[in-house]
Amino acid sequence: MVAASRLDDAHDTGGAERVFLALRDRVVSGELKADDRLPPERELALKFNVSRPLLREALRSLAMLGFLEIIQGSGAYVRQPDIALVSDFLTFCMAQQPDVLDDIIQSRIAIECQAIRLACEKASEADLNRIAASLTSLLDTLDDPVLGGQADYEFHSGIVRASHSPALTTLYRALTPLLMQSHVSRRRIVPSGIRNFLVDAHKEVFLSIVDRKPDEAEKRLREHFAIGDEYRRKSLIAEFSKTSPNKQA
Amino acid sequence: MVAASRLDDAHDTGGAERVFLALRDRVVSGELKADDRLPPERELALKFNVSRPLLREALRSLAMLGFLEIIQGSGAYVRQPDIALVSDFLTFCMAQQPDVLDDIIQSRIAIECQAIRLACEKASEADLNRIAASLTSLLDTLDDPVLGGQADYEFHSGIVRASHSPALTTLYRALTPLLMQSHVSRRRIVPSGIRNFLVDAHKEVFLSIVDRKPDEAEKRLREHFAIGDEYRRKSLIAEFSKTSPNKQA
DNA sequence: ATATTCACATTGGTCATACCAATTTATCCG
DNA sequence: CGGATAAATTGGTATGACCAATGTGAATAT
Repeated sequence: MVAASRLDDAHDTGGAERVFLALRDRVVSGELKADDRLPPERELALKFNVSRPLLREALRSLAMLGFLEIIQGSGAYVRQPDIALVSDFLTFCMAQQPDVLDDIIQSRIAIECQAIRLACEKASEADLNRIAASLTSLLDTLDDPVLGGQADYEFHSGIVRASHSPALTTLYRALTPLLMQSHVSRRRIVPSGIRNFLVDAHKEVFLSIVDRKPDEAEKRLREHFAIGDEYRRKSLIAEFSKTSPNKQA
Repeated sequence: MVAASRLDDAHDTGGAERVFLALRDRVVSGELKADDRLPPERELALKFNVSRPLLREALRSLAMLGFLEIIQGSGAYVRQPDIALVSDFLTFCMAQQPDVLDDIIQSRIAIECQAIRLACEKASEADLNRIAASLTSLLDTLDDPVLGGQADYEFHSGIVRASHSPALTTLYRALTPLLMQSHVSRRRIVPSGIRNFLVDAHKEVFLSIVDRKPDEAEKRLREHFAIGDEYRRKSLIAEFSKTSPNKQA
């Protein structure tokens, strides 16, 4: 699984890596299920013909990847890695490239636009109720940037959830931390002029889902994103021309 | 970064984990850049006040995550983790859920449909040439399932690349292995009747990009996917009714 | 008989040391 | 000056010991 490209080959890797791969494969193959307890270190070391320090290097590595939880005095237990790990890693990989933070929104648009189409087909009554609820709390928290942002997130993630696509949902969850990070820099109080406009946009998007009209839903969602983008530009320009009226001009 | 949720806290974690976090943070903060060489293990162990085995647990863990490459006799070198790791991990996380393989295509559609819109805005001449080239080789390799599949992949990844969106590109690369895996089961010789139809679909998609028409491009791309999906269903049904004519009926 | 407590066994956590293997570096010889 | 060889450097592995947290069961008190 991990580092498969480098490690999967029959390359006679070192002892620790051999153990690491063996145990990892037992996990991915399902031979070792969640909450299973591994044999004691000393025993495992014998079984793999390695010393205990070496075995521990392997165990610790698996633990760092989230495959294991090691509890002193008790044992090593198989765990299912959390998506958060993928998130963190993705965050790091993307952070290596410049200007990704402004670009990450594209991934969000991509996922949500596909999700909303599926949602039009598959959304259950419960899904719709959930989205409607977030719409209500969106209305109630217009003045609170924190709660408002949360309501906004719940609305959008509700759409993704309503797609009933595990892949899209997983991806979205993996991206959420990055999105949050990119939002921090630009979240501010919504001007009263824009407010109702924003709420209406959400409402329209929601109604399109209720009406089961994929094309319309995606179109409205795209407009919603575009407007947000435009608003962001304007406020940026406004701020710029305020702080430096005629610099370099 | 990794396992941040569990580890970031000031929790007095064990020695190995302490070293792991310290070194990891030096990497993510940029203090340790790629290709930097770490001090010898014995030296580091002293600096962190841990024994060498413990230090090695930390180093090995970092190596497994791709942050380090350890070369016997030479030293430990800082490396930038490859997206492939994210891929592998994502693969595992998704594999835990049932029926993801059939669902992963939704992520692909999501990314490509957004990418093609951006491509309509941003595609350079070089991008278009590259896509055109893959279109040509697609035409030349219609009879070869392997080469044909490769040409197909190059066409689609060419679109993503033409979006000039690092986020979408990174995500697409992360998903590629999973997509490959899900394709294996359904890739087969394209029937001669469908062939020209398939090529024409690619051509139309391409031309929409050349014409810089996002809506049209996305629409055609969606149709392309839908047709592929329909074809897949039909061949599945055909095969089923062949192998078990009237079972359970 | 049950609940509490305490001692012992189990198991992970850490350390120190020694030696092997691969690489790198310095040295020596041609 | 350059290549070959030896020495130093550095990671790879093993052994054994001891500490700390946990789990278990027996002894005890209620």
